[in-house]
Amino acid sequence: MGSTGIHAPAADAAGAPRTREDVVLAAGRLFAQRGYHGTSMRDLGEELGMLGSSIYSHVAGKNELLVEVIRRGAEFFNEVVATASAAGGTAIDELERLIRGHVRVVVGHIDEVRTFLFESRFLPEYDRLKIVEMRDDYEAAYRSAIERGLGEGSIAAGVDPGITAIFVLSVLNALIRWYRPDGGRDADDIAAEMWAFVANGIGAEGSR
Amino acid sequence: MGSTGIHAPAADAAGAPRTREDVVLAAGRLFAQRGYHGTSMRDLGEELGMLGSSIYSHVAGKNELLVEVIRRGAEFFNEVVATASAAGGTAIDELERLIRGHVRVVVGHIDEVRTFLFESRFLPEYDRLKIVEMRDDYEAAYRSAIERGLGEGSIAAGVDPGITAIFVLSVLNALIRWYRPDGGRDADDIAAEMWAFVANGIGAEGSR
DNA sequence: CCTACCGATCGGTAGG
DNA sequence: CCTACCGATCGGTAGG
Repeated sequence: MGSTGIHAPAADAAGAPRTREDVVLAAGRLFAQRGYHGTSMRDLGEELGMLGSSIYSHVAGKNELLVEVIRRGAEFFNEVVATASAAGGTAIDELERLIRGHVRVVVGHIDEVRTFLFESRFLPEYDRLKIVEMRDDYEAAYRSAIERGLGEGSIAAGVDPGITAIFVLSVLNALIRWYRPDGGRDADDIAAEMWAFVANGIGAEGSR
Repeated sequence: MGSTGIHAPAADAAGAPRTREDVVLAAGRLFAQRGYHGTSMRDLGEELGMLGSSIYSHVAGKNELLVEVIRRGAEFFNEVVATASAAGGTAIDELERLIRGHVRVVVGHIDEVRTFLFESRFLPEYDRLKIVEMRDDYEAAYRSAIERGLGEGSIAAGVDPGITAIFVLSVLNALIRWYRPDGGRDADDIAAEMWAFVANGIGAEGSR
């Protein structure tokens, strides 16, 4: 078989050894599909073509993998907020950018997002609290964009920014429940449909 | 200690032995909090004040508990659809009733609903498929109410019933993520706030 | 990355 | 519902 002998390290079809990156990506896939507690290190090894015990040469433990996968998910969302806020424009423009960015993250990094949304409760306390904070900040970005729109008059008076931010994020987050990569809609199509619904929900000017 | 001797069965503070009902309710609590794979039969025994092995005198296995908890969650939602559809009235009335009923189920049976929404993927294949069907029917109830509203002219022309049903259910289902029993809002308050958002989203007549 | 393990815990059973 | 177990699997380690 292999030219390096019986004890050659397992490797992928191209012969390259696995990296920490491979391990984290595979962990994201399995955590998203089977859940953190439903995935064993041996399962993960099988996914990578190696033994479960071999994974420990890439990471310190199973927990570290959960932290790393979720940290990546959180980072994608943080980047969206940073970009959308820095771009300027009206509150309505900002909201549209936030939504489009969010949908792109879900569509482009579904495993990390699924793990982020479903498995964060199994994080060690310290990391779990950081994620809770991050979610609060994320929600606050939506709330403050809505408040700005209220000030501009581009969002209907009487809209409650707090609860409305929650509702908008509800629509966005539920995407992981129904999105299918083969569904024929791309990220920006989905974002446009969501925006049509949300714009009416907040009485955005010119929405109907 | 107990008057029935050293080998008296464990019982609650009132001295009553546990029933199958107690076991299923406790399982719902733990599955909702720690997840199905994060809950051991010994954990569940501790919650009930008995040994893990004693649970097998009430149920055949851990899996049966998952099926039973989720079956109950599904039943609550099915009852809402049956009641809301049978009550007559306009499509708008029906939608309002569906939403109010849904929120009441989440608020009143949060453990079963959480388990239903987060742990269904761990169900045995047969039961999992039944739940998928049930969800499709549930979504169809929203879709057909929206279609009826379109026909009545009480919902804005141009609204897509399929995607809109998904968005409305997104707002409803996300309630399990943010609802806190001590939050000062009761079920009907929450339902009214959701309806205000959704009614605008679908351009319900008189919504703004 | 593999071999060869470890102690702990898992779902579950027999018998009372 | 408890006692006393069972085989299987878990996360993880030492050493190469």
